[in-house]
Amino acid sequence: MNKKNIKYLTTGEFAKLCKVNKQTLFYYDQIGLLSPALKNEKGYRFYSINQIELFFVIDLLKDLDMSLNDIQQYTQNKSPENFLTLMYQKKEEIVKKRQEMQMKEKLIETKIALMEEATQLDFHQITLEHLPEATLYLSRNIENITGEKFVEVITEFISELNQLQLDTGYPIGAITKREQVLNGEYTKYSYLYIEQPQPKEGYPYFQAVKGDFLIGYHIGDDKTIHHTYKKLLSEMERLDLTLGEHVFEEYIYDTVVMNQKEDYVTKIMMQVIKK
Amino acid sequence: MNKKNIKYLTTGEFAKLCKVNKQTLFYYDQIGLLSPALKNEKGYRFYSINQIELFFVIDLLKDLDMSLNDIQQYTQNKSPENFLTLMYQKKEEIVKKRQEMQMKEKLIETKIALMEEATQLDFHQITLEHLPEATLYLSRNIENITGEKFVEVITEFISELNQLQLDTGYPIGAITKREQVLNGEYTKYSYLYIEQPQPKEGYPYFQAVKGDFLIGYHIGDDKTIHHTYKKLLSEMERLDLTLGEHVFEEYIYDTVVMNQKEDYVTKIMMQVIKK
DNA sequence: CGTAGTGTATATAGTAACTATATAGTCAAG
DNA sequence: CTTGACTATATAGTTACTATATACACTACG
Repeated sequence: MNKKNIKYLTTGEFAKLCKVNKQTLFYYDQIGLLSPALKNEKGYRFYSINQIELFFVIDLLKDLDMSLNDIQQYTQNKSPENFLTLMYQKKEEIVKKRQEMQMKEKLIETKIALMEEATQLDFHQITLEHLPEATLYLSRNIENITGEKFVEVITEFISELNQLQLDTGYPIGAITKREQVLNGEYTKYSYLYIEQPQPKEGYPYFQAVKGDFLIGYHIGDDKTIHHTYKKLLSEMERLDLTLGEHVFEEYIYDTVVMNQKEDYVTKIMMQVIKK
Repeated sequence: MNKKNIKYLTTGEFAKLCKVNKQTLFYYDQIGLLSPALKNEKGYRFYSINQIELFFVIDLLKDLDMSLNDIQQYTQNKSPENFLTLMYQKKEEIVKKRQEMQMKEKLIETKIALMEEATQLDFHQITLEHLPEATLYLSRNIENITGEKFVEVITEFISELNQLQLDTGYPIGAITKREQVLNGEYTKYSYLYIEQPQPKEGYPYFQAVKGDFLIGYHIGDDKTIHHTYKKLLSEMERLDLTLGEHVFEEYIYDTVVMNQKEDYVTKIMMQVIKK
C-alpha cells in the first residue's frame, strides 16, 4: 500500500476498506494491536493508507488460527527478519492445513457416495454378489477381550486412523470368523476394520479376500441381529452355499442419520463358497 | 463405528476417544447437541460407541465453520436425505475454502520471496536494469482527484483485488507519468497498481512496457522522497539517459516490518531510454 | 444561526464455544 | 473404612468480537 498519504482515513472509512466492523478497530486499538497513525485533540482516529497492509497481514495470520495475542508478539517486534521467520513458519502450517482440507474433501465425497448408494438399496433383499478385492485396515484382535480392554483397543484404533490419516469416510466395521458364526455367536467380533480405497505403502493391512458374498441388511437394534443372521444362513443353504472365512458387518444408517436404534441399518456381508 | 455395544463409555472415556475436554461433552449435552445414550440414576453419563461417528460429523461440520446452533438444526432433523443435502452444501464450501487456502499459500510464498530479495539489496546503490515484461492490474486514474474521491478509488481498487482474487502478495505501487516527474510533482500519482505474475484472462490489465529502468531506493518518510528523486534524475543525466513514459514506486519495507516512517524503504523504478 | 442527520467517541453488556475452578457426590481397591 | 480417582453441577473466566447506550462533533440546509 502506498502513496497519497496526505490523506488519512477515519475509523469508518478504514473499517470499510478492511471490511470489518468499526468496533473491531476500536478493539484492536484498545489492545494495542493496530493503532491509528494519528489521533486528534478530540480523540478522533486517523489511519494512514499504508496501514491497510498491516491489517491484511494481521487478517492473514488470524486466518491461520493465530491468536491476537500471538500476532501482537510480532507487531511489537517488527523487523524483516522476524517477518520472514513468521512467514516460513506459517507456510509450513498452511501446507499442512491444505492437506488436511483435501483429506476432508475426499471424506465428504465418500460420505456422499455411500449415502447415495444407500438410498438406492432395498434392505429386504438378500443378494449374492461378487466383490472385488478391497484393502482393509484392521484393529488389534478383540475376540476375547474385557469391556475395559475393548475401550482401550478402540481408542487406539481411532487414534491410529487420525494419526496415519486413514479415516477415509468409510464406516468402521467389524469382522467375525466363520467359527463364531457357526456357533451362533454372531456378535463375537474378531477385528474392527476400515476400508482403504487408496492404501498407502508400509502399513500392516489386511487384504480382504475378493470373492462371493451373500449380502443382507438388518433393520433395527443390534440386539435383534441374530434374526437377520438366521435368515441369511437359511438363504445360504437354500442356494447351496457354504460359509467362507469371514463375515463383515458395517452400519449403513446409524446415529449420524437416524434418531432411534430401531431405524439403524446394518449391512451383513457373508463370505460364501459355491459348492 | 460399531459393535460390542454391550459396553458403554463414561464421559471421561468418550472424551478421550473424541480427543476433547470432558467439559466440552457436558456442554454439548447441556445444549442438547450430543447427549449420552444413557444416564443412570446417579446422573452418570454413558455414551454408546457408535456415538463417536456422530461426534466426528459434528467435529467435521465445526471445522467447516458451522456454528453449534446450525449443526443442531441438522441433528434435530436427522435423515439420510438431510445428511446428503448438508454434505453436498459443505462439499461446495470446502472446495472454495481449499482454493482460498491455495491462494494464501501462494501469497505467503510471494511475501517470503520479496522479503528475502529485499534483505539482499543495497539501498544506497542506484542501478540500471533491464526488466522483463510484467503485467500490472491498475486502479482508476487518480491524477486530479480530491481526498474524498481518493478514498473511494482505493476502496474500490482493494475490493476488486479481493473479489477478482488478484491479491498476489505483491505490494501495491503507484505510477507517475513523465510529465509530472519533469515538473517536479513526484507524488502526483496517476494510477495504483499490483503486479500479476500469472494474469488471468479477460480483465483490463495494463501491460507494463518491458525495458530499461533506473532503480533507486528511498529510505525514510515519503515527505522527503524528492531528495531521492533528484539523486536519481541527476544519475540519469550522468549516464546520458532520458526519462521514459512512467515511474513506478513501491514499498520494500513498510508498516508491516517497520515501526517508524524513518525506516520505511521505497523502491523507485524510472523507465529510461538510452540515447 | 439553529437544528437535523450523520459521524465520532467511550463504556458497558452480550455472544459463542469453550476452559478452569470450586464443591460435592460415587465407586473400587487395599 | 478410608484413599484416590473418578463422576456430577454450578459458576466464573476467556477470546474476539458485536450490540447497545449515551454523549460529543461536524456538515449541510433552510
